[in-house]
Amino acid sequence: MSHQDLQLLSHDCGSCPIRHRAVCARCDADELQQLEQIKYYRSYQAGQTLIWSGDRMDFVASVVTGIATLTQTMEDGRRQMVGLLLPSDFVGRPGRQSAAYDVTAATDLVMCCFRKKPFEELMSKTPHVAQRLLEMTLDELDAAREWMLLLGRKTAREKIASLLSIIARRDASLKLRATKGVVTFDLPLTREEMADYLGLTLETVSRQMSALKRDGVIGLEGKRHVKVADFDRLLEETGDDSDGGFLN
Amino acid sequence: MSHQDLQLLSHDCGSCPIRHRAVCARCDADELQQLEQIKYYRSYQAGQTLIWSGDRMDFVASVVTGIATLTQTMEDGRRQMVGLLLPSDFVGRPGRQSAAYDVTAATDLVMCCFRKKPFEELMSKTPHVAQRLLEMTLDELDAAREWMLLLGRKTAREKIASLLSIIARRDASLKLRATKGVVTFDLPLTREEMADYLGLTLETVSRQMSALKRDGVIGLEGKRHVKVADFDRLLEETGDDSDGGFLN
DNA sequence: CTGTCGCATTGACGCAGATCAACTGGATTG
DNA sequence: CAATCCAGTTGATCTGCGTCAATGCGACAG
Repeated sequence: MSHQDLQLLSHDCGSCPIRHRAVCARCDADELQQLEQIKYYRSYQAGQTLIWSGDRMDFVASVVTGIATLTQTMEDGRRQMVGLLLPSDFVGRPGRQSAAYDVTAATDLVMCCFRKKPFEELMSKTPHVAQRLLEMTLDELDAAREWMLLLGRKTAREKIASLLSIIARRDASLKLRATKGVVTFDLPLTREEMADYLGLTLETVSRQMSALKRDGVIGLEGKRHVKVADFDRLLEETGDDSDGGFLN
Repeated sequence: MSHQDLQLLSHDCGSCPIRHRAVCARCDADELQQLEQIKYYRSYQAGQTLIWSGDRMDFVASVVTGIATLTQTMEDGRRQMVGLLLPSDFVGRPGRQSAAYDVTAATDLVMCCFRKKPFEELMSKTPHVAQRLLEMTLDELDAAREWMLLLGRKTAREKIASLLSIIARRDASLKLRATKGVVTFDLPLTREEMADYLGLTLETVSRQMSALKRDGVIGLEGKRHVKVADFDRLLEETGDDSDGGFLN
């Protein structure tokens, strides 16, 4: 997962704007041409597991539309989400044989895949792709470390508020600027998936959602549609430093 | 943090073997020559904070000897360790202006630093360095995700056992092979640092250490010296899949 | 309209780990 | 050889979240 401005997504440079931004924002025409030749699209249904941990991987890919999750499972069934992939995010690891995590479609999903072997060859010939990938991986590492703070030290309420603000930010960042802190969005995750993200049980997630609603921090219409009347108020509940420079 | 075989450390290729492995295991003579010109060493005392979150960073670096930690702190003082840097690990992020975390010396520490500007130039000219860095960053991301499972889903006892096995692996992996599962090592962290690593309090760490000792899983001589008579037994306590292919 | 299926909510209760506090033991200092 | 300090240990108590179980509610089928 990366903290990148969604506005960039509108920068269309071909039939698959997202893919280009993801792997070769700085690529020249020749490099784009080569990528064009090794790509193909795949689509999946919500709930489907595309890749099992340990699977041999012969491609890398980038999310075009929809949301996917990375999860790890212990022998006794305890599960922890370790990645949330939104459009433009990258999946797969050049130089690795097999997948390290289960990848599951949380919503209907379209991926743009690249055959791994030629992709790796392209990478070793041009510094652009490797550099872009490094940048994206560093973004993911930052997100993972923020996530570790959440898992290790935040209360259930703070965890929920943090997750809501993360989703609001990525899902509705444009709207957010335009509306001075009023945002509405649909949760792309079930309560159970939220629990796996946050290291909680689904019951605790449900209770804290109700509590935030009761306290007027969020509004709920149906189970999934969330309305945040005052985004700053939500941020106060996350336990993070005030607004982290997002709105300023 | 990376899961790399410590044996490689003994591969000496110059005055600073670790540095070479860290950033340019595949570099040619010319590239090495350039690295040589932009490097300098710095040493720090145990307990010293080398870098504060938000500091402007004009170098990247690699740990030569000693141990450093990356930590995040919330306004009210809650702290979470998000990185543990052992010899050969890399610090700093090409392309970023400022540090995202506090970096603190857990033991006396020697770092090999590279001035950032010329390092970035070298990176953009040669694919080797960027690729090597990508590989290391992917290793760190894997470690971070393993760590997330630990923080989100493991019990206190499993957390302690996991940390001990991680340290034993990196600190004593050579000995481990030679001695069929019997290892002794010194903890490089205080109980409080262990707690910050594991998302626990120092009291809980202490209690669980005592419990593992009482149950014969580990032996303790003094506060810091740990003896593991049966490494497989320790691994069973971690909650992970049996041995994760380490000894096989 | 009624049954049922999958998510979500809510309540009652228990426990792992946090909190608060007293104590130990080794190292350092005057 | 006290006096102090600091890391660690251990005990008593509290509490936030997990566990187990019942109930609600919209969607969809017959």
